[in-house]
Amino acid sequence: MFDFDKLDKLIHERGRLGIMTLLATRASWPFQDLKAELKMSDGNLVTHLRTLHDAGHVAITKEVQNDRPQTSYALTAKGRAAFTEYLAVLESIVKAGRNE
Amino acid sequence: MFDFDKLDKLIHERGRLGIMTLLATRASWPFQDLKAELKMSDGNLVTHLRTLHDAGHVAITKEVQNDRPQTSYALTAKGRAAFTEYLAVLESIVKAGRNE
DNA sequence: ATCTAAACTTTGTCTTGCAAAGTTATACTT
DNA sequence: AAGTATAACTTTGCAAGACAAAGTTTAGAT
Repeated sequence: MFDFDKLDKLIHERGRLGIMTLLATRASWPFQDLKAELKMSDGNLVTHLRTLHDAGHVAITKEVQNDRPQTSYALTAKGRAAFTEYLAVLESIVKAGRNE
Repeated sequence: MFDFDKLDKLIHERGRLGIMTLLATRASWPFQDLKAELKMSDGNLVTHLRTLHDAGHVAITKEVQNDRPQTSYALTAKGRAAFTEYLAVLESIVKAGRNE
């Protein structure tokens, strides 16, 4: 009936789902903005981002803005594709849950 | 922007999300049917069901069908409400993820 | 009494999230 | 150059939780 294995575990975890959702809404997110929005500790956030990066879902850009180092994160094409697929599963769950 | 804390951890975990989704589609599910559908081990399934039961989300009914003991599970009113709320969060994520 | 299947419990392992503290990197100030 | 400040990252350790496997209990059938 449902293939819950399709619920990509990498994306499904709450912290990373938050990251992926935010990244999907803008072309690029500075680390500090993600941190403020998600209220995660530095270490936790960096680790999740690295996990997503290692999976090829997130691109990392380092530059200097206003005389401060700034690292920004963005979805890769692969990341966007994976997220889109993940969202399709979510949608089918929402529909099923509402008996549609 | 998003309140990811609202993503009820109890429901969000893959195994239990599967259970809740199935329970939402029918009035009642026998243990064996859940097991077949979700392909979980007895122990794992029972544990998740007990967790949901302890949270007041799932009701348990024991009877005998065809000369075999049969335990059936159903959403409680509280469980349905919690799941509905959870689905609303999912839906907002889907929308955000698609830039709607 | 024994068999069988359903349902449940126990046990142990392994993963993973997470925070706290420490480290490195970069740029500014004195 | 030395010190300061902030960003970003790493390390460490712990705690929670998923999960499977094996063992236990229950209840009816033979």
